[in-house]
Amino acid sequence: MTIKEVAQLAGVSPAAVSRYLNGGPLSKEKKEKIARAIEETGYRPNMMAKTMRTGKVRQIGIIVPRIFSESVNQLMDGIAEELLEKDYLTLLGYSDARKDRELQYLEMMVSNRVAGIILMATTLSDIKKLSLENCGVPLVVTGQKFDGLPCVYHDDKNGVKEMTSLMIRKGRRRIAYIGVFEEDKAAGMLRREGMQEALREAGLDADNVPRRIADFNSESGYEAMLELLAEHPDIDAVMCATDVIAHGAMKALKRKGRRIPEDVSIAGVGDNWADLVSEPELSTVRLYQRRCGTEAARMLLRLIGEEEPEGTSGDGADLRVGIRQVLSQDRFAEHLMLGYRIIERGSI
Amino acid sequence: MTIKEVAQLAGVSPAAVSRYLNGGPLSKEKKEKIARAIEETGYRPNMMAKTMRTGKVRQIGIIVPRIFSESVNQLMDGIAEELLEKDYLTLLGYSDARKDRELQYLEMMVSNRVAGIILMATTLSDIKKLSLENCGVPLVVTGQKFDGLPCVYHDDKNGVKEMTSLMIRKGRRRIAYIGVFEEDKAAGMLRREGMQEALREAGLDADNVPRRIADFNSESGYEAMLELLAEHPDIDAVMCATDVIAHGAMKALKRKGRRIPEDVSIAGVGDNWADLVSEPELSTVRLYQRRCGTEAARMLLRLIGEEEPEGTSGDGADLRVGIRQVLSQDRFAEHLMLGYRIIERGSI
DNA sequence: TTGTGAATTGTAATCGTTTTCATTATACTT
DNA sequence: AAGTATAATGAAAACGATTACAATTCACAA
Repeated sequence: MTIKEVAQLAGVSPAAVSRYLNGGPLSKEKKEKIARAIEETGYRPNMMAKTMRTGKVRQIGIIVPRIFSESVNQLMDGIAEELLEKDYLTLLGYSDARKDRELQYLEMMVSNRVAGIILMATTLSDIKKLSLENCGVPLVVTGQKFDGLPCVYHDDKNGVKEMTSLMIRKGRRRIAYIGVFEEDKAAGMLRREGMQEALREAGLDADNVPRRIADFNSESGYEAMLELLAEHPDIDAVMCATDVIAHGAMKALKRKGRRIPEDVSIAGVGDNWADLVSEPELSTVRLYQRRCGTEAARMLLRLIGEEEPEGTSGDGADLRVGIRQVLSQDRFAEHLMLGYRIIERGSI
Repeated sequence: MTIKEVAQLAGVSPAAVSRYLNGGPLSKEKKEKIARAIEETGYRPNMMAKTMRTGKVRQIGIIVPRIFSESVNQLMDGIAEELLEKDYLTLLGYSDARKDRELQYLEMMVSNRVAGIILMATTLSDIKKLSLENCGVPLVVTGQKFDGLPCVYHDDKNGVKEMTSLMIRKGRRRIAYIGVFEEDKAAGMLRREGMQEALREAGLDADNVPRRIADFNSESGYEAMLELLAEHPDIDAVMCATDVIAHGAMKALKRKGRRIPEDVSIAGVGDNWADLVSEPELSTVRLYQRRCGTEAARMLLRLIGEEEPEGTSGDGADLRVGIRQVLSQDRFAEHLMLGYRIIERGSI
């Protein structure tokens, strides 16, 4: 069904039908005839053709490292909410944390002429920088700080640092760490550094911390914990880079007869819903993933040129830290770092 | 950057550039000149224009009731995997289980001329049937059985029935049920019916089961359980429509001093990863959401006309039941019902 | 009756590609 | 050397919409 066929059926010109659809001047009788023809044929305008002619797109792209993850979900949820009533459709890419796929999706989306892209970055290869800066479509990075590009991210380092300090204040000294691969700067490197910084400030040895690298799932945390216990049976606290890992580790601790928190304290990052399921409940560094999504979406909308309705910014009160700075590298790139909150529960 | 500009820069015709991109006959020297021009300008072909001209789309739409849900995630993961190497991009819609939004997204996707749509249905309003059958784009429904449309779904009823029977065999008699809203036929009505059928077959009263309706989150399960306990303190088993609800209920049971499984048995549906986090571990009716996704994707691809590589069907061995029937209503509509597996853990 | 202005309407160009078809250049046969 | 087959090339039409512009209609005033 094309506009031409509808026009023919209604006995008018294609232009008239277009005017009917977009609110141009039109006589009553034609309006009725066209309405009838559309009704009859079930015609729906071809968005691609429209976009092509007008240059206006109502589609944005989202690229995430994985789908099966609570934090990713929260982010997507936040983005979706913000883009919802704006009638934007989202093109989803699923990079599996592989940079080739990240790039592949970026290119496909650029080819599809999306209005903008939100990239939940893990590894931030510099390839990206090269191929993105000049591709023309606005891009917002989330989860990682990236100079020269607008981004929304978390205060990963201080969050973990403060949680570790808390455990130290509670008397823990032989602290272990289960992290993730360091190519993921935010979740890998910065969280590890936060942990080490806390140790250093407390005068503990930060360089020889018993630690392991795990994947983003709980089995992996379980394995890592078993290994750590085998090597260092006297561990009295474990800081984990994510809650999911922490739950696996907790399971391993219990299996090896450790009481939590009497023998060993444990904490994670993220504030997963399952934190309330375990016994004891898992202490965690709460991050604002959902907020991260809405903020990234707003930022992108602003970049695209969609005006933002001046209003209250929603759940802003929940933030501990919240700096917003505008860097000027080659062009303005807004940076927003969200805060965190230490959630102390039974596990420490 | 358009093909015309590239052509001009390379000193050839647009047709030549097109041939370069799509592998038509071309002399070496032109190839080189064009390659250089593309390199220099960073030109990327406009997919929309291409689609417009050729009529071939490599985009499919997915509509899910919510993003923040493990089962939805698994499904999307399955779909993504299947569509991955086929170079399909996915347009994501997020209905929030509201049928107006479901419809809105359907229309937007049809307008965007996607090659096909996978709809994870909850409420299956008949509106859908009307507006979908004639819209021309192939549609696969997942999660719900829908006569006349191709769909992939689970054996919700028998799964819950078998789990309930198991609890009865273990000596439980005063069984309660926490379900979800019945407009969701699969998760609401069918699971409830399965529970009742088990009771009936065991000669128990199936009509006056203590029960509550909860939302798809754990707080809601917690509240429901408290209410049930207040009314029926002697409950000795709880069947829950989802694992997340079950975890909330379990928390409430513990808070009220019930030992699990000595005093009360509890089970859910879905096989959530957090089932291993709780103590005791949660028994569950495992569903094959991921498989559901891959099967739906394959089905859609088949409908679209993308040929399927004849090969092993992957994780098929995991299935208990697996019927595949071809209904012929107005057109062929393949139906695939996936099985389930009873996972018995500490909670019963 | 005729001229004027406003309101409607249609024609045709355009967006960025692909592809048909006719044309030109090249190589090969005899 | 001339004719023919084959390969390489470009001009122009199409895909389905929007929109600038010109054309038409109509009411109304002079």
